[in-house]
Amino acid sequence: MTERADRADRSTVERDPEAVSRFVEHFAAQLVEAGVPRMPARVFAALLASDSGTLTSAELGERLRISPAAVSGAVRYLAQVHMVSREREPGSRRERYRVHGDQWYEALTSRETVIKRWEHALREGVDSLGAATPAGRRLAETLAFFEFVDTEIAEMMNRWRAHRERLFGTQGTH
Amino acid sequence: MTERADRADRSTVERDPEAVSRFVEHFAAQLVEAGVPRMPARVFAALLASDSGTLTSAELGERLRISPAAVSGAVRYLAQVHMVSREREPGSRRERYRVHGDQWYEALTSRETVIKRWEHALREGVDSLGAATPAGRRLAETLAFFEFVDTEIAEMMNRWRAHRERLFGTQGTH
DNA sequence: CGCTTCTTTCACAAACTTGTGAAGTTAAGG
DNA sequence: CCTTAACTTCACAAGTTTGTGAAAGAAGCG
Repeated sequence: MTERADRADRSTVERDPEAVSRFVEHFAAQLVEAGVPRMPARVFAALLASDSGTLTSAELGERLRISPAAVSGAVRYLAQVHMVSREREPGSRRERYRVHGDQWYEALTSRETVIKRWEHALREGVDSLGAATPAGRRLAETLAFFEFVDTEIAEMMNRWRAHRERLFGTQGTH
Repeated sequence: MTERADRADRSTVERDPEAVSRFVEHFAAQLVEAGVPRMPARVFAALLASDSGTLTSAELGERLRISPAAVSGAVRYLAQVHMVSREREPGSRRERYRVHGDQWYEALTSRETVIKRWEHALREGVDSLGAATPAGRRLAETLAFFEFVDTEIAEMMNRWRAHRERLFGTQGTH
C-alpha cells in the first residue's frame, strides 16, 4: 500500500469523516464502559476505523482533537496491553501505531492474566478460611470455575482460528 | 495450620478475623484492578468469605469499617449487575444480602450484555464505513469474533455445570 | 555537527469519583 | 397512631484521575 494511504485509497467508497467519527466515539464509549480508560479507547477505535490499520501520532491528534501528550499516553497504555504495536517508519522520525486485526482480540481474551491473579487470591482464601468450612468450599468452587474457564478459553481460541479461516479465507487483516 | 480456628464449634465458626480480612482485601483488590468499583468489590469479597453467604448491612459496615451509606451504594451496584441478591428478613426491617454461589459467575459471564453492545456498535461501523472497505472488513471480522464468542460462552457454561456436578456432587452451594 | 521534526516527560489545573454525616423515608411493633 | 429501627438519598469535602502546555529528549538529513 502507498505511504499516503489516506488520500490514495478513496478507490472504493467516498468516506464521510463525520460518520467515521460517530463510529469512533460510539465504539470508544462502549470500551470505556467496559473499563478501558478514555483516551486509549478513543485512539484504539480510531485505529480500528482506519483503512490501513495504522495511523501516526499527528493523524490521531488531529482526528480526535487531542494533544500529542495525550496520544503518547494512550499509545503507551495500548501497547502495554498488546492492543496495538508501534513501528517506526523507516525514513522518518515518525512513529506508526498499528492494530493487528487478529492479535488484539487475542489480547482481549488474555484477561487470562487477570484470571490467574484471581485464582491466586482464591487459593489463598481457601487456605486461610479452611477447605472444610462453608465459606472455604464456596471459594474452592469459584476457584474451580476459573480454572475451568482458563482451559476452555484456550480451546475456544483455537476453534475461532479455524472458524475465521472458514469465514474469511486465510490469515486475518495484516 | 489454621485448623484450630476453622474447626471450632457451632454453626457460625470462630474464625481468625484477621485472616479473613486479609483475604477480603486482597481479593477485592483484584476485582478493583479488573474494573469493579472499590466499595462494591469489598462488600462482595466479604460476602464470599462468609459462611452463610449472607450478611446484613450492619455486619458489612462493621467488618469493612464503612458507613451505612457506603454499604447501601455498594449493594445497589452489586444487585444491578446480579452479583448479589437482596432478601428481606421476614420479621424485621433488616435486609440480608446474599451471594448465590453459582449465580454470580454466571453473571460474570454475562458480559454478554457488554458484548451485545459492542456488536451493535460494530455493526453500525460496518454499515457506515462500507463493508467493502478495508476498515469495514476489519470491523466485520471483529464482529464475527464476538458473535462466535457469544455462542461459545453459552456452551461453555453448559459444560461447566456438568463439570461442577462431577466435582462437587450435586448443584452448587445454595 | 547542527537544524529540524517528532515524541516523550513533567507539573499542574480542571473535572470527576468516592465516601461521609445528616436529614429523609419506610415499615415493624407496641 | 406513634416510636423506633433500618435503609436510602443528598450535598459536599477529600482524594484521584485526566489532559494540557511547556520543555526536554531523540533522530533523520542537510
